[in-house]
Amino acid sequence: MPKETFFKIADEKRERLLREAARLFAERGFNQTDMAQLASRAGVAKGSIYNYFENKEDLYLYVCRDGMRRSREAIYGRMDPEWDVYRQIEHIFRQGARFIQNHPEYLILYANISSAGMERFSVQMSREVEKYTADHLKRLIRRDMQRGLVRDDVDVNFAAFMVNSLYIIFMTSLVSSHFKLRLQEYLEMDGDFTDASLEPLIQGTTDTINNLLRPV
Amino acid sequence: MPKETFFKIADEKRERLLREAARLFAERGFNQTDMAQLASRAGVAKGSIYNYFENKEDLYLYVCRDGMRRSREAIYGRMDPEWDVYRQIEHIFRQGARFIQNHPEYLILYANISSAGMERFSVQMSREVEKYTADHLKRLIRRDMQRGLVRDDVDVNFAAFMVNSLYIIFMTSLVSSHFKLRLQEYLEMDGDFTDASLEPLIQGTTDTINNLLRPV
DNA sequence: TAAAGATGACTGTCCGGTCAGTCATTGACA
DNA sequence: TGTCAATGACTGACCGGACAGTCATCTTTA
Repeated sequence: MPKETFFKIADEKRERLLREAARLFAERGFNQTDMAQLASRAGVAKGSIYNYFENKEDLYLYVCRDGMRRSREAIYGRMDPEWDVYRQIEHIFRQGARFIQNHPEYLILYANISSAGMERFSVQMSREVEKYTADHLKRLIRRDMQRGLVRDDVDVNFAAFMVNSLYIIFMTSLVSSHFKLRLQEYLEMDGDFTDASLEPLIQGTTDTINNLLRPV
Repeated sequence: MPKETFFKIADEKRERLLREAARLFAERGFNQTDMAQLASRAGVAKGSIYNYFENKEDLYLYVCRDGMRRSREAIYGRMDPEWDVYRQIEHIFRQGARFIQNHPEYLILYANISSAGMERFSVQMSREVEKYTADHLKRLIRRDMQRGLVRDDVDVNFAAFMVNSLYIIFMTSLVSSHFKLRLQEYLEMDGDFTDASLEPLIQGTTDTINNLLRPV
């Protein structure tokens, strides 16, 4: 999607541009991000960006896809497919939280796919973002249901949908001020998230999932 | 929040402005909404809007609050507080879906509170939007746990958080193209939602909640 | 030195907010 | 009942700032 030139420049310059673009797009959203400001933060001239990408929209799409790829690698990377569904879910929650605390910009980019005026992007990205997780989760629940680790009176698709929905809301609560306030309202906590305050949250959520899905 | 004048003009004109503002803000988001276009759709002069509201931001805040109020009335209105938690949840899902199918703009406004660059709005609105539901749901689960209708080995706060999270994702799936695609991915359906295709979705989701929370 | 990359001043467009003036309604008074 | 002044809602041309994308020119590289 970028022009050839983008892959010929110094790695460091390319990384810096991608990093600053992800941060700015996340902070301000697509429309409010100023290409001149991005150029200045990334330490390149505005014109150069247009040597790398056709236009702002192409840059945005590439930055998003790149962010999804990095997130997926960080979160699913070191997971053993033989672990049971509960251990894998806990791993995903924990690795996800850890990664997004360091790179909130990637989750904000994901969240912004569904905001107003972004429909043209969601058509291009939604399926490729969700397909992997959906398939993985459904396969896992089905497998462990056969192994007697998951109640067999729940619908696999609904269960996968529920678990992933909780994951999305949990992750979003780490980065969006609205969902952060909402989480605090429900769980009666305040202040910001630290590594210490995050752990019981992960435990609580995954324990609840475990408790509800495991046969009694 | 509006100026006095706004309440002196003809009811019909006021309603039309609020309706068109909600629709446009929902469709385009705050920043991309053009006041001139809004004025023309609402059948008033641009200058008039500035006789009613201090500025675009005030208008936006009022339109959002008004929308939340209308939604809450439509959804919680005809609910009997004596119903058990499962019946109330089902009622909320069904009334919510019905209302939002007719007025998707209100849910989109809600969803946009958490998109990039809207932090200044979420500080003002998040708590007042979430507080009511959170309190209601927690009280309800606690009450029915005492009555033996809810498993007593789940954490009330986490359970309320889960149920409301599912509700938010469910409702968002009715209006956001990203979440609509995601829902279809998980539940293996396609095409748009009709009243007929919505009903099994409501049943399936609320049944799953019922099944998981009810003592075995 | 030719080709590729870098640059930032410039252009055209868009849009929030203003304001000087218009017009319809109301009510006081003869 | 007719006149006139006061009120305040209504209007849209206009202003100023912001910003995406361009391009003529300069610099680096091979």
